Amino acid sequence: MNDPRDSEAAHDRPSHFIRDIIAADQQAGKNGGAVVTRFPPEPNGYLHIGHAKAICLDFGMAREFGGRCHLRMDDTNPAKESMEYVESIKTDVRWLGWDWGDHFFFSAHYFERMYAVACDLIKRGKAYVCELTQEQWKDYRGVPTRPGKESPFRNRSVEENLDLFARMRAGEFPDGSLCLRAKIDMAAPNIHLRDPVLYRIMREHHYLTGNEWCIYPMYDYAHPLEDAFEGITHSLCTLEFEVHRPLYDWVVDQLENFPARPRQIEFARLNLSYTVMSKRKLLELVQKKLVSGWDDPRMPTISGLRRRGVPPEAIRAFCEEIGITKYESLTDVALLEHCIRNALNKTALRRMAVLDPLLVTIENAEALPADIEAVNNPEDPAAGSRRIPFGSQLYIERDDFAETPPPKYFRLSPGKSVRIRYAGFLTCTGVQKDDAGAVTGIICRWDPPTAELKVKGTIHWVPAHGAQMLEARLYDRLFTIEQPDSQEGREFTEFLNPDSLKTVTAHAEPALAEAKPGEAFQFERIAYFVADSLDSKPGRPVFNRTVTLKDAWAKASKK
RNA sequence: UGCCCGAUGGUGUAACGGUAGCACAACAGACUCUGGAUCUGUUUGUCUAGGUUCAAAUCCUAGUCGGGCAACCA
Repeated sequence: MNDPRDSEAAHDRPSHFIRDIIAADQQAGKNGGAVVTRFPPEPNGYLHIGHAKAICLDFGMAREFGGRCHLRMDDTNPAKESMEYVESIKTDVRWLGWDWGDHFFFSAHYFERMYAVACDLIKRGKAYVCELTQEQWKDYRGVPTRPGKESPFRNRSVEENLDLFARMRAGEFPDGSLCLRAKIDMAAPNIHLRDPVLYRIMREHHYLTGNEWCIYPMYDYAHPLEDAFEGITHSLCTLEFEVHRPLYDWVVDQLENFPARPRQIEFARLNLSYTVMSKRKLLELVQKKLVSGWDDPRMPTISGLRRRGVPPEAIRAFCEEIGITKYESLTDVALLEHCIRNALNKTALRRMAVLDPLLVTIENAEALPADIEAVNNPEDPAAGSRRIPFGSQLYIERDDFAETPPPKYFRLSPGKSVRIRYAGFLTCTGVQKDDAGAVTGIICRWDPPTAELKVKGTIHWVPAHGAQMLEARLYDRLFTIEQPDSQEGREFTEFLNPDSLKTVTAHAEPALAEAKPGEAFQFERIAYFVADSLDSKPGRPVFNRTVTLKDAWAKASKK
């Protein structure tokens, strides 16, 4: 009951077709009312926000229907997979707030059982060893508009098939020379049913099974078996597997006596504006060093978002918000940003920091308080308060002073007053300039909070003496256009945003020196920031900008 | 052009034969010691054409548009 995900699930929310299907199946008593799902990533890359959608769906449905969700490494292609990815996947799923309990599996641990099923298929005349080369197979397979023709090896005897398959496993044949095919229908309009490959010969070291195997099962064969072995009831996957479903069902139909009859249901993957989502492109960004790594705060990876300061509950809320459909859509990153602000607004401690300083000298320095009290989070009284040292010299944001203010400018300008957060008022009485005429500082009169001057604006500040210097990494969108990877004839890397990272040294209130890595703050009136988990050190804090605050003035002044 | 899937405001979605609703975005206003948050309001939508029905976003047919499928990848 104390789990945040319960309250997330509790609020009124429209359903979606997958929830409807599962509810109906459960009500009808299918599989004894059990609901077992799985999240089956291939450990060949880092998880990203698109995976988060699948993770929240898989684990969310299981949770909602009193079932369980398995985490399974779909590692049937050792050429691309590694333990580094396995570990990152576990870390990310856990960080997102999900728990697979004891149900952590590897496809590779089923290799022996899968092999036995294949032998059984052969014995029943449903699979055969084919010697056609890949080149020849292109011709035999046919094209979508034209049926294929049967392989000359299709009607070998069971004994010969069994012998050949055993020798494939024993390593008697070179890579790619033979394969095991299902015997289904070469005239099927669905290409996936035209005698699909079940096993290929591939001498690759597998990160789990080492060199034990030189034949590996194909996804279309392995996946339904894994689901069946584990008693999965609802096998949720993305739309591109829709045409594979008849084959999935064919494989499942070959089995007997399994705890559940798994059902594959497809939904649309997530597309986010101003980002790329394919593993290949993310890998390219990393390998070409266009970002600092998989966990670069500009990456849509879970590790990138985490380092950026995005809280997991924001990602879960986002995944709930976008819904589940079979329609390929493009979700606006603004929705993600909204979910992030929404989560952080409630939890992030407020602090003050000045990114672009302008020195303020207070002319009536006689009666200044030594420090002032500031609340830590106006949205959360329990967050308490802190004291900030005060003094006769302050820094304010250069933007917060205008020598000739534009219309409706509520901040400081000569002769005008403004409130300074928690600390009374400033009235500008003088402007200091260099020889070139640039403003180098301003002189102000200070009035205590009790003065109750009529002002429309409040600005933030930090004391000039005792300010904590910190590195602020100002992250922005990685790309300049909504769909960087869908531009005809153009590389997505052409649309990288040259301003996606700007690093500045900020003056901050002393309390920020003690920020713990990963701790989130709102720098008032600027943005949410997080202490970088890798580079931030005591006494030398480094902060990543997670997301800016909404800025009505910036919007209005653009017009 | 063979097969499969889909189409609701700018965006993402709901409505399961009976008043097209919600969120984001945008805009306007209120409030505010964050030009944040909060609150109120406004604009904008059922791909097209037929059919079934008292009644269609919803069911049927055709079309249009979009996506997917021809790795020994997943």
